[in-house]
Amino acid sequence: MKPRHDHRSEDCRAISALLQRVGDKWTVLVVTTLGKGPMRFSELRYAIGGISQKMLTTTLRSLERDGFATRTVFPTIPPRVDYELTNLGRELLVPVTALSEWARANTERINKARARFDATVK
Amino acid sequence: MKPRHDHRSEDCRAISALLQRVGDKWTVLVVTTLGKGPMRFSELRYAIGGISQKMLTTTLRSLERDGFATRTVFPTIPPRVDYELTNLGRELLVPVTALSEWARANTERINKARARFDATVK
DNA sequence: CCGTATCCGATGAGATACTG
DNA sequence: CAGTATCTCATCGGATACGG
Repeated sequence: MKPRHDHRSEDCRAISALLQRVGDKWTVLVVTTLGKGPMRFSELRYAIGGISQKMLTTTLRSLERDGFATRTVFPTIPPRVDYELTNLGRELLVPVTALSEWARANTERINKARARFDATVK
Repeated sequence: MKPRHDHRSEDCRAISALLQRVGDKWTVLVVTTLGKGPMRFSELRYAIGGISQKMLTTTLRSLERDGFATRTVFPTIPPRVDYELTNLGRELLVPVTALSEWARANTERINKARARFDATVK
């Protein structure tokens, strides 16, 4: 039987899941950086700056798992690994970019609201 | 003087921050629910379903702090507290809805990619 | 160069119990 | 009814060290 808080809630949860997925600390940064073109591990690390090796590896694995990026190993010495967005990854970039634009346009308003709130509430 | 479309990682970090902000477990669910109209605490809790009292309070405080929602107390007995989206909150809903649509349209592709990855990598 | 393993502190989130 | 206070457990993310 259908619970009374029905239909929409299901969809919202799926959306929440995606937002949590792309809302972790590094995913957006990595995806937008890869959006400029294929890049190898060390280039990515340098381009992003401040990300640990562990988190870059973890983030890239997740992207690969979800079909947002591909991983190509060149068995040379020293080894070289290239990462590239898939079509799905590039499509993801579209709504994410929309949100980005919103963020850029509105961070100031949010910061002001926070300052106001923090000032009045102790 | 904002001639170019600048993809500095500073901007990306601000975007990451917003995504983490709205990417927590309950924010999107609460905001989209409030998008249907003002609602009191207990209505929200029931409408969402599965959220603990603590997390609903916490989430609503954050929304209030960031200027996405307002909180109105009616000093009756028993007390009644209404929550409502601000203009900023309703504006946020626009890009979030875009991402929602993308999520709905593509969860299947993501799930398939995951299944493939998990099958080959184990 | 790229990736893994381990340890550790910080944060997230649920359960429960209590107050005005 | 709405909110606070603890307690507890899981997960996140950084630092460091090691391996192919």
